[in-house]
Amino acid sequence: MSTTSLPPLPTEDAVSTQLHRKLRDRIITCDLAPGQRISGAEIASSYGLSRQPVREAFIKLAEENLVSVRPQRGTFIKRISVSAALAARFIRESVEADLVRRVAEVVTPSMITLLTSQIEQQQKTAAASDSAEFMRLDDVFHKTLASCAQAPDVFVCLEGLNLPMNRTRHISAREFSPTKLVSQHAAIVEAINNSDPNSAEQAMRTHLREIIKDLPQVIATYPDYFEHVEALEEI
Amino acid sequence: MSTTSLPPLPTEDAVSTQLHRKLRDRIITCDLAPGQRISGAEIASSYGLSRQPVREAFIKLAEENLVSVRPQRGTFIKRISVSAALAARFIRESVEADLVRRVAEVVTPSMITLLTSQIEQQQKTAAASDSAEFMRLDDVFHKTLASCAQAPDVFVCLEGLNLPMNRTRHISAREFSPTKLVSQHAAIVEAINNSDPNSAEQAMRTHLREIIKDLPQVIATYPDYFEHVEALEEI
DNA sequence: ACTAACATACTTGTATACTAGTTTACAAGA
DNA sequence: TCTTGTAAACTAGTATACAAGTATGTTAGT
Repeated sequence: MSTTSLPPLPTEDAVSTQLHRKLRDRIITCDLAPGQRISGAEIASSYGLSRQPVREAFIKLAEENLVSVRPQRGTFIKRISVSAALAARFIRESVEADLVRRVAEVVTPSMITLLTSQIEQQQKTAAASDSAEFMRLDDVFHKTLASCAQAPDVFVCLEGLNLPMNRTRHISAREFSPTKLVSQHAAIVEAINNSDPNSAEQAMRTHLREIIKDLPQVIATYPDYFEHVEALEEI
Repeated sequence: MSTTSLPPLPTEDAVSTQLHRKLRDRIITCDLAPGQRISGAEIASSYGLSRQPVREAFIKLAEENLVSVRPQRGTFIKRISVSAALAARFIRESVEADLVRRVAEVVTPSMITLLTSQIEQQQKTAAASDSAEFMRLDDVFHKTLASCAQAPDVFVCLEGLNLPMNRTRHISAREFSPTKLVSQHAAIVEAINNSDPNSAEQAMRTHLREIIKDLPQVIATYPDYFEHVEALEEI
């Protein structure tokens, strides 16, 4: 067998990798604000590192379109691209519509049990207004659907694309209650339970279009977190 | 207006960025073979650079899943992940099915003129067996469809995902004639011209499933270019 | 002949020094 | 007051040196 089947060695990731993850989280949660300038030297000293690993973390962030490093100018947190967020949403709608059709065609009782219990958890979390935890549960839900469609890799592939969408979700989570989303999830599961691909697809598309409805208000509230706000008309 | 509307300054990219592009091309075209080990120091000296920009290019390639750098071991060209290629194909099918439906709904004569002329070019290139040029024209065709659907960003977003697929396409281009693909393109355009979304969608799905048919033979011919060949059964 | 220990030549990761360019502040002059 | 020139303090890009770990070839011992 390949080495991947062996127990994981106690290797710790390189500090540049660890730093990359930390900074990414801070950007996605808008702890580091879009447009803000970040100094490599400053971060290096605050984390007790040299400039080199910080620089490498910046390169990775730039590759993910989360920062833009401008030679001899500085490194800046990228503003959220509305068009990229909308494109990612469009892709998710197309893909998950197909996925959920599949699920409705191959559904088993154990899937319904799992999905239903997840929705119950979502209800509790929504009632408790724990937005960060709700986002996690939301991701789990959609990932579970992909697994039920026997295409778990598809969701993994999309994770990189979701970055701009997730940044807006983090902002919008402070503004909107997720209760509506939970009931939309329930509608999807019900259609699946009825083995009704058409209804399931429609429920999923409706669900993923919800994001568009919230977006204008989010942009209006935090206009300088977004770039090319004129693209708003495309919606 | 913002600075982006000004003509681009004659700034040359950093050498690490240039090197990244060159190496990526060499990997995608399998000039650098999957599984092969590449020495940072060797590449540095052959390109007349220090190790640092080479290292940064490696980091970017690793971020694209094209190489894996293993500390104290070396840096290796990643074998093509069959599951990632299949996932990317699935995503493309879902997304482009939706896109082409849209196009069929909003089609104008000028779109048909453009698409038809592109297909003529494809026929010529296919007849000339210029596989690299055909791949370029194929990309242009699909990108044009996205533009006609008024969603050009969607295609841009998918470019990163297509890397594993494109690597297999480069290999398979040596084995298979693209004539069948051209006729499939023609079928798509005809359905669009008839303003028939259902037929257009079906023609697109058929077209993008063609890749799956070729894949087993490609893997059988170059088995050590791929990883986890057992996933082949998933097809 | 075979095994085990060791020395050497690699590898990547990190730290530091230096180059070139930009921004900023400020002072000199109109 | 406004403009302009300049110097200093930043920035990122690159080169180099070193640290730590791995692979490999050689040698000593059995």
